[in-house]
Amino acid sequence: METPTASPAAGIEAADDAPWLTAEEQRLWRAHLDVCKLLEYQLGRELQPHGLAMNDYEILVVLSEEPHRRMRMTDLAAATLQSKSRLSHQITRMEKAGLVVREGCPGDRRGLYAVLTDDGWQTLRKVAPDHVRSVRHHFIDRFDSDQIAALYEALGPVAAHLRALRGRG
Amino acid sequence: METPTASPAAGIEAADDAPWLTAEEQRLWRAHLDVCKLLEYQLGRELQPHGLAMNDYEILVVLSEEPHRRMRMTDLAAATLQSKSRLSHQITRMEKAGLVVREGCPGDRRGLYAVLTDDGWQTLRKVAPDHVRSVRHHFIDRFDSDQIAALYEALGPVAAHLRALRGRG
DNA sequence: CCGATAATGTTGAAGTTTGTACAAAGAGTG
DNA sequence: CACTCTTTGTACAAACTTCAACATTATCGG
Repeated sequence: METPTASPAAGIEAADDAPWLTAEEQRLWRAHLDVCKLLEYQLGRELQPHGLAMNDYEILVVLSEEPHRRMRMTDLAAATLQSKSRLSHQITRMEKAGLVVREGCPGDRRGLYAVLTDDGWQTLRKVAPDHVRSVRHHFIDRFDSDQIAALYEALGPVAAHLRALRGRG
Repeated sequence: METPTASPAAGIEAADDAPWLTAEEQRLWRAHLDVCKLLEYQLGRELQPHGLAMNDYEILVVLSEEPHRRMRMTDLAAATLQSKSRLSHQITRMEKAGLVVREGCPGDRRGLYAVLTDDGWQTLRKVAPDHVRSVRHHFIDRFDSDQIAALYEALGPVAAHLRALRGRG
């Protein structure tokens, strides 16, 4: 039922500079992997009745928080940690669904904005409360406030480290 | 640079039973999402030179830990949290790559074992130290031992909760 | 101003994942 | 035993992601 991934597996030798994970380390690592996969699965599942996938939802949120509910494709790709190519396809699909539109960019004739449509906004408005309920029920509300602080203190720097790596590569 | 997903976004009302995330809750939630995405990206990237994807690696590990380096398809799908369909495709690819083979199941003529080949075992042997180094460098070694304990105490139950949900649906 | 270089996005093909339907074999029941 | 119900794994088609190539426009140096 667990999800191994960096295991000793009797018969294989670790590198000198990177010993196998201890039992405690390993169970944490596996818990993290499981939570990642399962949470995405579950949240996606609960979003499905609304006809949205996690990717769609994330984009709606990001756009909704921007000044004019719009963002340059490249920035949106960066904000959502996707490749430009993937985002382009994604936006094409969402455009077909009427959630966003592409609009040319005044100052830069190469650029495009992805813009939230009214329909997109209404959809978000309708879906957000349910999604927040999911996030609370399956994640946030399972921690007390000390844990919330401790988790952020631990995970925040990891996220920052990885974000920095991604930039260059 | 962050990855919103359950945000208030001025102008949308929360449900009565599920208020918006507080600032602390939200930054944790976003950190978690970012770590999930970025870590998978980075680990996958560092696995690439070995010609493996995370999925491949995970399957090698799971099989390597089994008594005869084999597991029934259904069990393997459950262990790796994939659909049976997806696993079937995955094993087909890995079989082509020579990492595993399918073997019939003596007691149950419907069943098949996915079996680690010698090549698969050697590959794991070669790749594992590097992967563990990655996991340490980008995740485990960024916490002190108190944090490791605290994180597991927090995440373990969440994983258990989500696993239980998955079973039924 | 021109030419080289870089940035913005898209495209199309190939590869992966998902969802549903299906064939084959076991299990339980009268 | 026959009948139904369940379990196992695959196969196909549709949806999604990745990768590399490309067209277009901006930017920088002489």
